[in-house]
Amino acid sequence: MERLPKRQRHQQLSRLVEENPFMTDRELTRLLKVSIQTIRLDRMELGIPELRERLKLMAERSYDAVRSLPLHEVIGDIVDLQLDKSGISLFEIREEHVFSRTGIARGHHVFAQANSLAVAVINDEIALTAAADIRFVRQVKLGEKCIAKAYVRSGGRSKAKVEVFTYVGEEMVFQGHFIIYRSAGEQVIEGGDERADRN
Amino acid sequence: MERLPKRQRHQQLSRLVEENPFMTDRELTRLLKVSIQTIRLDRMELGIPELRERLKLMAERSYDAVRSLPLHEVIGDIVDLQLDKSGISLFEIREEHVFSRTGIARGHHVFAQANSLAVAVINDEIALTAAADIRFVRQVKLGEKCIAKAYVRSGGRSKAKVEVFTYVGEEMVFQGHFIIYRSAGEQVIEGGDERADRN
DNA sequence: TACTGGATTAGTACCAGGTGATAGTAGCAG
DNA sequence: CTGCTACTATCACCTGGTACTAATCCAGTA
Repeated sequence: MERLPKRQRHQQLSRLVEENPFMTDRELTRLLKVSIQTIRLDRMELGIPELRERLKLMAERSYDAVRSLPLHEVIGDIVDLQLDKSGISLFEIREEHVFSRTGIARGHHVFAQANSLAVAVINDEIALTAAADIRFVRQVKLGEKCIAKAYVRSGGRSKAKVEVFTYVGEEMVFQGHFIIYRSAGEQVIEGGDERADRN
Repeated sequence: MERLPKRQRHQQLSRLVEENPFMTDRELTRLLKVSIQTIRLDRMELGIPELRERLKLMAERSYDAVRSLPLHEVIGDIVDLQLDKSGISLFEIREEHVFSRTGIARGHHVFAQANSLAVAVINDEIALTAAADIRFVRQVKLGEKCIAKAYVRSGGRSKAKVEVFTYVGEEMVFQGHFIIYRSAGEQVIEGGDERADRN
């Protein structure tokens, strides 16, 4: 008896289901050339739920994702905000923010937190990022909690300078100088990001 | 006979299913106090598919989203790449990238495209953004296609300077100067974003 | 009054895509 | 020969439906 085929089949089965979670057991029998019972035993051993459960799980995950999307409007949770003065936001680096191979956060997420905060701290209907000068001081890794602090340095009528420093614990990981256009300055010609609601 | 209840029931049914797509017909009978046949006739009339079809649809949508996530590793499609010299990427502004109220792209998406490209153009195992100086020249709106062009300006052993210009048609919408750390320079101490695979 | 017709309910047959249990077969090892 | 693992087969049953037929209620109307 070939001992290998079983493990190989298990690997293949896992791979197939991962690649295409919409496959029924019957379709798998055709691909793996074993009986439907074997497929089911294999799924048991591997802890792979039945088609409907898989679809339900996916649906639930995407449903949760959709429901938590409002958080996406402002990246990070704003915990303190003194309009036109300063603000603080928290942002935890999760799976979806890191480069999977190394667990290092992708730069634009760190930037996004700072950018969102810089825009939020400006007391205007519409605020847009015009320019930024940023520095990634050190890597941020999976699971680390980023604390961004923003300070409004000068507030002209049409533009404001905002400095943002992001820390993990005591350590500074990012710093940025943002120039934010505000709607008070009549037409807004330039921009990248808008004001988000404060709630 | 109460004519209203039917229309009311249809409205309620639509609302209930929209709010919680995971409800079975049986659960709906309890809430709407009608027989299961009525629920099914109502679903027919309203064109609401059965539970499993709803879940399958949701799963498919989220699966498509997940499958386009590898694109998430590099934001934008890289259409041309000359390592250590230049690169071009395309990125279309879609619903999920804009501020819903105004249809203006959120800055960090435009930044992310440029950042991804700046990192991709560097010919190294690991490349991380160390610093950036960026300017949002004008707003980018829903549906616009951003063409980012990156040029490597100077390539020291441990860092490289990359300039990125993003256009919509002929018009420049973004420009950025990036300093990218490369792994050749021994330990990588700083960083924001990693190299993504080129495929 | 009886008749018509929409809304509702009831019941049946059938389906996909399974679970769970039980039994049987093939092939080799001790 | 016995025991073990791997695999297959079969059957009953489950959920959440579809598709169809038939009965019932109840109102308006000829």
